[in-house]
Amino acid sequence: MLVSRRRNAPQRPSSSELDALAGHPVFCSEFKYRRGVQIFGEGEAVEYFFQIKSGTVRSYKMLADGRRQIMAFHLPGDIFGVESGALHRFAAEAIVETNVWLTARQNVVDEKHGLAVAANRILKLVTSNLQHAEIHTLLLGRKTSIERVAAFLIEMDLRLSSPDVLRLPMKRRDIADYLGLRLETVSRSLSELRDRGILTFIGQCQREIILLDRKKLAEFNC
Amino acid sequence: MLVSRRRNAPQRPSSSELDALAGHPVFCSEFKYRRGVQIFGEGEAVEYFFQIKSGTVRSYKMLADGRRQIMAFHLPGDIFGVESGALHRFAAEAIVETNVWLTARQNVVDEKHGLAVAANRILKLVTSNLQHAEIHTLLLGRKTSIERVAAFLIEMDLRLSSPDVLRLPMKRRDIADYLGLRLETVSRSLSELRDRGILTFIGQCQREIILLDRKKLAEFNC
DNA sequence: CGATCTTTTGAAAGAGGTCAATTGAAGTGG
DNA sequence: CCACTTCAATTGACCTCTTTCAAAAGATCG
Repeated sequence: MLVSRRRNAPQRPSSSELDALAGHPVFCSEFKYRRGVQIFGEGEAVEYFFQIKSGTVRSYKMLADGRRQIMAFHLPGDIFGVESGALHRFAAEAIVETNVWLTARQNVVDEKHGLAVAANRILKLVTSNLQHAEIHTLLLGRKTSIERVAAFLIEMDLRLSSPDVLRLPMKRRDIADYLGLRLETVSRSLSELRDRGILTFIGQCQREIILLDRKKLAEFNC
Repeated sequence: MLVSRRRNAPQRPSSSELDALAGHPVFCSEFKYRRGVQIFGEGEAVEYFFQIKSGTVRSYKMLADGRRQIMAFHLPGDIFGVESGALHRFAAEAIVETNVWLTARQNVVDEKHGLAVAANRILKLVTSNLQHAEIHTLLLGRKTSIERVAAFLIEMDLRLSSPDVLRLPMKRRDIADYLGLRLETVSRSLSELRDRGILTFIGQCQREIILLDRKKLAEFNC
């Protein structure tokens, strides 16, 4: 009797909300990506739309000299890789071993009628991506390091929908590239939140966090 | 014999690309906003869709303590205020005296059929907003101050489509809030670009810029 | 169990922010 | 139209937050 099966437990064995996106049942495959493997690259043609069955994916852009900005983390249940254009505007990689459902783009967007059939549902998806990007723009442009880390924890707490322990699938470097910081700064901010009694680390690795004081944490989320 | 009439000269006297957005001719009004006046606020209901006839608009989000992040500048020809949801996710203000065409939201989105009719065209618009937000995310997360200012000048050079003089309608404070910097830093970066021979100021105010070396400028645009 | 990767922490450096002064432009009212 | 005030932009000096560099401890993986 899990508290929330919303994201983690699909009701149907081998399909998903990709049907809902298309507006009709579509043929889906499943695929497993090992950790660190690229799923698609920036500028590549959009061939498939994905939904995460288990695991985590990062989508990111890179500058020529290697600076990386992670645009979003995709968690179980999330649909990603959906573009209204023909080319991916960023790359996507599995952070941990990740299982996805995928369906060919043309199953969703009718080549003859353009996006007409699914336009409404794709619009909803693109809109929620835009909303996320706008909130993140505010964070990157105007928040301090500790505010960024607090916002990240609150986002993950919400999206991982785990009642007690926050099990972060990504490493400090990923968090840093998401928040526009360096990994040392992320580590220092987490340590400060720990020292202030807002969170604590459990287990052997430092990726399992208990939020002791969500109220105090939320105060950083101006 | 203007070089580009694309943005500045509508072919029809009192309507605009808002027709194209709706997919059929819609009733448009014209309206004038004085400089500094708010056009709509964050969280307000979406009542109208706008196109800029002349002038410039900033859309922005604010934090509780007054920190502001400008998400975008809207220039003549740009459509803004279009949301697929019912509420504005940010505020919009006229930077200078601004004339707009506007049409009621329900002229474009059919209440009965949802967004169905215009979904495809709104999707294009939302997608291009998302693309802009993503590029800006990379800038805010990973670029230095001079790279940000260079990117801003290149964006304005492109969008203002002015062959020689770049007439910036916004002040340093606006540029700063767009680039995630302070106005003094923007000023210093511009001075450095001037000292490097990449640009020069003309006229009495410092908002008229000539780009002397677009190639060198582009080198900052990694 | 040794090698590699991840994270933390300290010390020093640096980029950008803050504060302040100055200059210049623009708007206002007599 | 001009004095006056206010607003905008630049520049300098100093400060702070974040980055950089380095070391060490801890975790993970063959």
